[in-house]
This record gives sequence, structure tokens and C-alpha cells, in this order.
Amino acid sequence: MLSQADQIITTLKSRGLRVTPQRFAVYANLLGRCDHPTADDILSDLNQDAPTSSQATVYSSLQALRGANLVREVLLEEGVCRYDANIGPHHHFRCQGCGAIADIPWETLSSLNLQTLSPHWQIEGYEVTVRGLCDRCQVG
Amino acid sequence: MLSQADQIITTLKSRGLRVTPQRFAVYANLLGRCDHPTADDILSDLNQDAPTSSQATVYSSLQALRGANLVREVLLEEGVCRYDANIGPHHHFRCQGCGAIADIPWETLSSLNLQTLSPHWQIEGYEVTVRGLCDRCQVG
DNA sequence: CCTAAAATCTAGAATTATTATAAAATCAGA
DNA sequence: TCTGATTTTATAATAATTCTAGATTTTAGG
Repeated sequence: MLSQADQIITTLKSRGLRVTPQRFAVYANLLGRCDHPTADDILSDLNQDAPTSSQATVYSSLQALRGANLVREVLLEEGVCRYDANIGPHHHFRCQGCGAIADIPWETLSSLNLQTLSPHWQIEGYEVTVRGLCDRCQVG
Repeated sequence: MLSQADQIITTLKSRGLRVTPQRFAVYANLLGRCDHPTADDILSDLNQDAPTSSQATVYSSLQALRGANLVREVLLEEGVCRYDANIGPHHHFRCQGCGAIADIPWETLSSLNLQTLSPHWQIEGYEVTVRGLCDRCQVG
């Protein structure tokens, strides 16, 4: 029975990544979150209780994790990249009021038929971005 | 029978925008394109034959056009915002090889049932991002 | 046509997110 | 423990975008 720490270490190693305290911390942070943090969000969180990583290393660790397909980027906001350890197919809801982003399970919107798109494209997947207002931003 | 230039002018006025050569040029440029240019792409294009606009003004014009719902942003690439004068609902294909972006007509992927999402959300729309390889990036 | 007020443009400075860099530190296998 | 390769660090650099104050332009009314 592996602890979560051991699982993370095993996972990093299995993807050919050297296990450093910073990579561990970044990945553990992302695995423990439901939101989609920016690099700066992660940095602040990591260094909350103890100096864990430099800013450059957070970026570097994120790139390594992305290269290993353990983390993906989420482009739903201008000017900044957000990250997600949930790399399985899923969709997003984006609130147009406050900007909040929520995950939508894959199956919920998995009924699209992509066969009729262009015969020139080799389709590998899709995701849906739903826009609207979250409950806090709705008026009356 | 209005010329295209007159149509653009009328459109800008109808949206409460002052008609300046720069706004006209930016909007005309976007209307004449099928791709999704960056602000810099637009700037280079505009100033190709004659000095038309400064960089700051291209950004400013794009913001004004967006505020008037004549132009929308497209967030499919890290680090840069792309723009589109096609503001009707439509979807995008994104090539994972070269990064090319293509429009997909709305009706093609309009069959999603959003009723089963969260009762807390007031849904206003959705768009689908399809990923794959374009014909040029596919190998043999 | 003129005028004036408001809006917009300009060009360079400033800001922000991210990447580059060279030296120091660390990882992991022998 | 040693060692070579990799990673981290802190700062500089870069690129996309916004800010700013003075100059210029638009536009409505006379």
C-alpha cells in the first residue's frame, strides 16, 4: 500500500523524470486542487509555509510535468496560462462574470459525432467550453 | 447599395464607436481574413503598404471593437491572444502539429444537450475545440 | 465653415507572465 | 562516496500588452 507521496515519486520516475523536491511539490499541489491555478498561484501556495521553490523552477517543473503528460495547460483566460493535473478528457465551464472555471465530466458531453468534419483532419479529441454565469454571478 | 467601406462605417457608428482610420482598418482587416491573427499580425498587415496605425492603437482598436461585440478573442495558443471578426457561434479545430486554427461551422457540432449540467449554472452557450493533425502535419 | 469638447492616437515607458542564463546545487547510478 | 548529468537559483531578458501625457482627430452644433 503506497502512500500518496510514494505514488507521486513512482509516477514521476515512471515517466522518466528526475524526482526533485520542487517537481514533487508542484505535482502534489496540483493533484490536491480542484481549481485551475496559475504558475503564480502554485508558487504562492508552495512557499506559504516554507521556501520550496523559486518562480523560475515552478515554471520549469510545470514544463517538465507537461512534457511527461502528467499536467496540462488550460487556456481559458487572457494573459495567463492555468494548469490542471486532471489530464483525462473533460470539459470546462467558464463563468463570464467572475471568470471561475469548473470541470465538466467527459461523459456528460461525449455525444458529438466528429465524422462529418473535414476529411483532411486526423481527429484526436475534443473538449467543450461552456460559457454562462455561475450561481454567485447570477442576478435575482 | 452600400460599398463595403460604407457598411463598415455604418456598423461602427451603429455600435456607438467613433469612426477613425485605425478602427476602420483593423475591422476591415479582420473581416477580410479567414485566419485568427494576433495583434502583431494585424499591425504588420496594416502597415504593409502605408503607415496606418501604431501598435498601441491596434490594441486599443481591438478592445473597442470587442467592447462593441464586433470582434472576439480566440484563446487557443499560449502567450498570445488571437482575434476573429466572426462573432457568431462556431467551433475551432486546432492542429497539434503546426498550431493552425480552423473554424468549424456551428451546426456541425450543435447537438449537445446542456440541460444535464449543473442546475447552478445559467448557460449561455458553448463551443467545441477539436484537436488533431491537419493534412500537412499528418505523416504518410 | 468654424469651434470646442470629447475622444482617440502616438511613441515611448511601464507592467506582467514567462523564459533564458551561468553558476551552484542536487539527483541517481556505479 | 564519487561523478556526470540534470536541475535549481536568482537575476536578467524577452514578448505581449497596457499605461501615459501631449498631440491630433472626430463630430455635433452654431
